[in-house]
Amino acid sequence: MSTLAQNKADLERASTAQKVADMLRERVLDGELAPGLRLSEEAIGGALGVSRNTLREAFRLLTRDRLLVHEHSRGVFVRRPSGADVRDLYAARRVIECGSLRLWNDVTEAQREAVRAPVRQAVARAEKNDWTRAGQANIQFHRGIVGLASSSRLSDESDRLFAELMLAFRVAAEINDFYQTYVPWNRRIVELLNNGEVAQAVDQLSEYFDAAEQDLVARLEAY
Amino acid sequence: MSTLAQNKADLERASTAQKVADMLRERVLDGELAPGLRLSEEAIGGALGVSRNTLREAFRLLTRDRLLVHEHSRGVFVRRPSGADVRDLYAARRVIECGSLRLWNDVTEAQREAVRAPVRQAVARAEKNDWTRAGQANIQFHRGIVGLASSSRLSDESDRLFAELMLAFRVAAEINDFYQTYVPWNRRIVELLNNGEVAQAVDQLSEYFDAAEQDLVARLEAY
DNA sequence: GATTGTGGGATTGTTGAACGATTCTACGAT
DNA sequence: ATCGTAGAATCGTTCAACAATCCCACAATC
Repeated sequence: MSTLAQNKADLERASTAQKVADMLRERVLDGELAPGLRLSEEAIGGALGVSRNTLREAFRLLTRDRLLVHEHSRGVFVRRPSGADVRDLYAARRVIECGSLRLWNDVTEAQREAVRAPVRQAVARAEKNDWTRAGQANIQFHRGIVGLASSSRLSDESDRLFAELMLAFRVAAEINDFYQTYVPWNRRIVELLNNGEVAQAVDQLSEYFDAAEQDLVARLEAY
Repeated sequence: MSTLAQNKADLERASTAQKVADMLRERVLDGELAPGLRLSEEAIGGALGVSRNTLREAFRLLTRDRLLVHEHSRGVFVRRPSGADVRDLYAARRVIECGSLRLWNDVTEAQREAVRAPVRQAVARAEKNDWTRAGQANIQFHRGIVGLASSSRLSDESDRLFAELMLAFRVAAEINDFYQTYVPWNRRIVELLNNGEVAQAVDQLSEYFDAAEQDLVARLEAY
């Protein structure tokens, strides 16, 4: 059964535009294509061996995810989040994640475990100074929180918010010490949840957002 | 000053693909293009006098807004929300709108008025049996609620959710008596807010969502 | 009779070239 | 130093073509 689902996923993996978009998404997220960079249709299309029209379709897909911005007759650029963007981003996360977390007592055990497990991982990885993977686990933690709401639309939008935030980290440089500060925070949130103190966990999460937003905005606006 | 902003908006109104997308969006939302309908590239492109490539770009834009669904090598179709979609939709709205409403005491007076005013309008229009426009005011009420969060990303995503919900109404037929039921509900929510009983207003809103979801899902799954 | 091939026809996916429109750049005029 | 302008580069859009894929009807098989 599970193999069937696997095959289906493979089959649907068609569309050159989609594949090109996936490739570019990776390059953008790991910083190979820096924020602010202009993506020339001719240059990239030539390098990847796809036609301009197909490439433009790929650009549209990434524009939808807010990784690229399109300026008319000027081309597409890798998004470069501003301080205002970050504030907007955290305002959205505050509502979505705090609201989702409040549902803690109404969801399945599997959903709750999807919040706890990433924190255990993050702690373990942090102890090994593996900050890159600790950061990934941190994102899984927040994905787990949004998952409590049981809405794929909300989860998808959150993924876009996370990706955009990654870009902001990139601009602000130093991703590592960023996560370093907040891993223990997440741990405390899970502890509160396990003790049934949901409201307090929500407060903690909210404070986490306050601190993270302030920190990131400050770095961004310092140029 | 305001004319400058106006001019800028006009200037940015370029891109044929964008204009085509806007035109199609209208047709979809007012039901002229019924949910489930397949949109032939050749037929529509010919009728609108744009090339296939440009039309495909417009399709991508509407796919992003979830008004159309794209099936590989099969074409694009007007989205036809299922019962599961509606549940997903309301799960997202519950989190977003209840979370936003909780911010009532922390926002500007202008933001609060953007919640109150549409309800007054809806009541007035309902008294004149103008259900179409009462429904529009109802949407403004919910847009106002999301606006309390001060996040354009959240507001944009909510607009997409609203548009998708309009399609669901279309499938379930009968939009009018739908709004008819819930106008008084909104009025009560605003009353509670004005009395400073924010928590109770949030509860009311949540119950509204329960009822609306149940009603809509029932109609959809009855085919 | 229901299921399983097997065509042909229609539609989408992708490419390549072309040309007007817009933006950018660099040079020169005031 | 500011402004204006010509030319180059790039984008926006169209068109035509062909391969890949899907759909439908018809025949073959059990």
